[in-house]
Amino acid sequence: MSNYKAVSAKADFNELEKEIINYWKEKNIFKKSIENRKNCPEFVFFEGPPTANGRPGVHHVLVRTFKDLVCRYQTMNGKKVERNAGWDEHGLPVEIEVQKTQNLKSKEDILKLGIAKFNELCAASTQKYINEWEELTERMAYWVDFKNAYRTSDAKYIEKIWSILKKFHDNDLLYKGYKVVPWACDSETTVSQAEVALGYKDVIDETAYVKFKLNVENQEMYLLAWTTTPWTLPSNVALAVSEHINYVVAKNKNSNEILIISEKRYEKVLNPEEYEKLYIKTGQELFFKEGSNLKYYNLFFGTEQPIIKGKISEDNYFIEDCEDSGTGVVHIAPHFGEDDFKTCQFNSLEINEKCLVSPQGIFTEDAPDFLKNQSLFNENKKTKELEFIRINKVINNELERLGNLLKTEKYEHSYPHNWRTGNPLIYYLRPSWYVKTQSLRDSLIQANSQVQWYPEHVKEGRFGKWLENNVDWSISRERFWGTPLPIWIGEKTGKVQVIASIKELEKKSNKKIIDPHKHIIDEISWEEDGETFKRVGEVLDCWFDSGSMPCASFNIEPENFKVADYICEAVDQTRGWFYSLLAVAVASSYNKKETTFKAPYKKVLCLGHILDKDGQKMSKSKGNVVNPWELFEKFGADAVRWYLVSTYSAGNPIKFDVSGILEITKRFFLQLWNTYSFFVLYANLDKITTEILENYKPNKNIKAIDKWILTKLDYLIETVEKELEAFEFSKASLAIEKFTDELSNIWVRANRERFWNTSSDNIDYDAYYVLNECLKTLVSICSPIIPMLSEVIYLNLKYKQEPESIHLTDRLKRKDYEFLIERDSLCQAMEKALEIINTARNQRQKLGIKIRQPLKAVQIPNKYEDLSAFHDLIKKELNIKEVIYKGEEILLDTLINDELLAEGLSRELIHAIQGLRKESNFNVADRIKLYLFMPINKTSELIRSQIEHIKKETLSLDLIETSNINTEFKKKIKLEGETIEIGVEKV
RNA sequence: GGGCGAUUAGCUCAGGUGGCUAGAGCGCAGCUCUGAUAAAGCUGAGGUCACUGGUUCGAGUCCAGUAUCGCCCA
Repeated sequence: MSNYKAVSAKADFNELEKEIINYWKEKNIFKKSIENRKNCPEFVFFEGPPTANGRPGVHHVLVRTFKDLVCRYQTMNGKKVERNAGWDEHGLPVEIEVQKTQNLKSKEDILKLGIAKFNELCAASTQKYINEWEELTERMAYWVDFKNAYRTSDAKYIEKIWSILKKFHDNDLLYKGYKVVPWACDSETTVSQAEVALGYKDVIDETAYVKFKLNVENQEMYLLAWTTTPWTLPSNVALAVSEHINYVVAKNKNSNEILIISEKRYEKVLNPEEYEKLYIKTGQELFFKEGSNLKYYNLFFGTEQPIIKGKISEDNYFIEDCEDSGTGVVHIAPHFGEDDFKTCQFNSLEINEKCLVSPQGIFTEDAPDFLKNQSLFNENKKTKELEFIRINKVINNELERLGNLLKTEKYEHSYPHNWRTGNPLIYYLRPSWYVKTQSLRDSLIQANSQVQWYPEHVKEGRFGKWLENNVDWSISRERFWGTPLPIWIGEKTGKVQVIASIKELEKKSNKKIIDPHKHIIDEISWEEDGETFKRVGEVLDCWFDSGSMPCASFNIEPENFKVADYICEAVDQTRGWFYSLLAVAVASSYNKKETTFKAPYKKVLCLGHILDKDGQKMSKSKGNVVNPWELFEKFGADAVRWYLVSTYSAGNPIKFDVSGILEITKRFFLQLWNTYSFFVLYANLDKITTEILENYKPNKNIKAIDKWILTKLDYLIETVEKELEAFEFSKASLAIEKFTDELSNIWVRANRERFWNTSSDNIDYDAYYVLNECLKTLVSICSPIIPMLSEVIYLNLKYKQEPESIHLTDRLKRKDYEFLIERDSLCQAMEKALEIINTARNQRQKLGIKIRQPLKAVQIPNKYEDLSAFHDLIKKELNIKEVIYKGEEILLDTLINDELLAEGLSRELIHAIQGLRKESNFNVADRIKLYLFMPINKTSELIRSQIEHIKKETLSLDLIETSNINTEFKKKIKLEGETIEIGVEKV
């Protein structure tokens, strides 16, 4: 009976892995790996919740590999590592998915369907792909607890977010403001930035040069502005200019009209035959001189309006003095432009709540009479798409009539359109709720200063810069499927109440609430102090949902949020989850007293994105998307994991090349596997058991080469620990590969014969001990990276009382062999020995003397000191009898006498017989009958002198010399020019 | 338009605080070997370290600028 389970030389990694996954499931290993560490220090990990609205791809395998490996590593280091899965269920991506499947073109369509029904569909939609995610996660061996997954749409989760918002409100961090957003009038909805980018079209608009009359007495003086959107002119509230540009003041030669325009544009816009320059002044002198009260009159209402600096912050002028377009004077309509709005804010201009254009794109009752109830759009007869041409004409005509139009001009430019309908978007001021993150900037930066980022430059670079330029966080969305803002407003006084829990809401409203989503909550109102409180309509930015998980997913109070020891996502999360986590946490612990802040994470690993092998983005349309399942079936998931880890390059994109995985398989996996199967094969033949090895103490005078490989193993343990701690993943994996190569290619190769014993009383236990140690340690070290293959090997090699899974063990530590004191000199000596072997082999090759031909001696220079510990190795590898210290260089004694020739010939013959055994599919231990036919001459005589040796080496019990070999397996070989025929037969 | 990062052999990547005659693996070519496993060994070819300037006795490494790619922001 054999102790070890027989191992197939050909490994089907896909099958092996699937078996292990089932084994884990049956034995509940993941759960045990945490329970095992019940009273151990915790290592906190947060799973960033994916939005499950699509199939998972290789980029998810990437991130999940690095999440998993660190968690497994820490578990083996004695930490308790709880890992709950999470799902980001709210948000626009989900709504869009549902809109697509239900063919809902606009908000109106959604309202027709009903928010309740729509939300139900959204909730169902996120479930659709969760199964696929779970399958992939399980197959790639990412251990994460799905049963206790947190879901951002859970009532409990939502409630916790409410308590966070309540806290913000109490600490005066929440306010209602305005935001200019890309707006689709046709579907009455905001359009996300990504969608805006999809819909740019080149259009030709009729632009206008407009004269704004200044309040200068007795002079007909005008500021000249240029606009591509004349329809925004009725909403004009200010003109912006630059302090730094030069302006020309020019007079019409035929009238009293005086115009002001930037110097660079003067000649391009005004006809020099018509106008004459009066003088040139800077914007500062002209508009912002002390005591100046320069204003202008609104075009349609006649009110006096201010001239302001075209800045959105102290150092950000957006007015460019270019020669291509404009006039150096910018018309400001804060309801229809982000810069316009911000400029007004910077210049402390109040913004009129009333907008002249409705969300549907219709001029309101407040608009000038000639525009009332007119639409912004007319339909293009050819394309059936909307455009601004008609309304711009209407306005330009009116300006002409009023004498404020200098001229119009056709202008081709790229303008955003609704990518679904093709109709133009407008930029539109909408109310929005904000968190005052800008005022928390220093606190955010301070909290970030304690975070360890990988790669390091993200801290001060990408993320640090993002924090420095941080503005208030607009957290509301005018959508349906999300965490409803828990804000109720008094109808009369505008008093704001933020509700912290469902219970509180039930108490206020006297209604039972089970699902706190929009379609339910919107109906909740109550009377208090003589007025009705109604909820604001908006839902929450879903980044706020996921950013709240350090408290919401653990159901703890906002200020007590959990701090992760480690999180890992791709770099794009700097402005996503990494930011929302930090912002929510810092704002949660903010109160008037607090002066120091902590981030909800200590170490962040930022991974680059996966590109295809040519560095192109993977996309369906390019057809270069890699399907992880195909890879798993072909190579196994561990090979993919190892590939990703070994090509890891801090923060940089990974060019994903499938042939790289094949290379991994060849270079590392097969080498490891075959070393392992070699061990099992011979251990079983020699009746070696785990009990024997567990209790075996190696010989004090253990061979030098054994000391050497154990020393290398010692270095390896040290290196891998150091590199993994430093998140130098590729360095760790390369060190492991290097060791495996040395183990297989040097140690096993040089020690093969020690495993081949012809009787049970000369078993080399040291050899088994060493190989067993190396393999067990190797898989222990590898197991965080390739958890399945490691497990396969572990389970076969494990000692009786060792745990039922490698993932329930402690990582193997360095052993205290005495010889490790001199580990450096040992390795140096081995290197010298290898150098000698290489050089001498090279000589053999050049001289055409095969390795199989024994030679008398090799000369080694005296300066190589005493390599006596490695003489055996050198002799064996070079097939020589003696090592001599002499002379200055490495030199082989190439004289071959009859004795050496006989040995050489016998080795050739043995080699041929062994080959035949293998071709015949004999087992290595099978005893055989050997048939031989040789002509009678010197060669055969020499061979005959070695016959006993030949029989022994080939496990031949009988040797029959005959000219008539008729065994099933036979072949002819040539030795020294003579043809020899051999045949083998199992006994 | 702004920010961050990358650019080193055909490919994938190493190259703390400047000392390099620039490395590894794969691939390629030649030879050897085949009881070494989707093999192994030896030898070799391959690089103005993206480009242009600068600092320095000395730059792949530091500084400035340019180009290309990626990500983020506007």
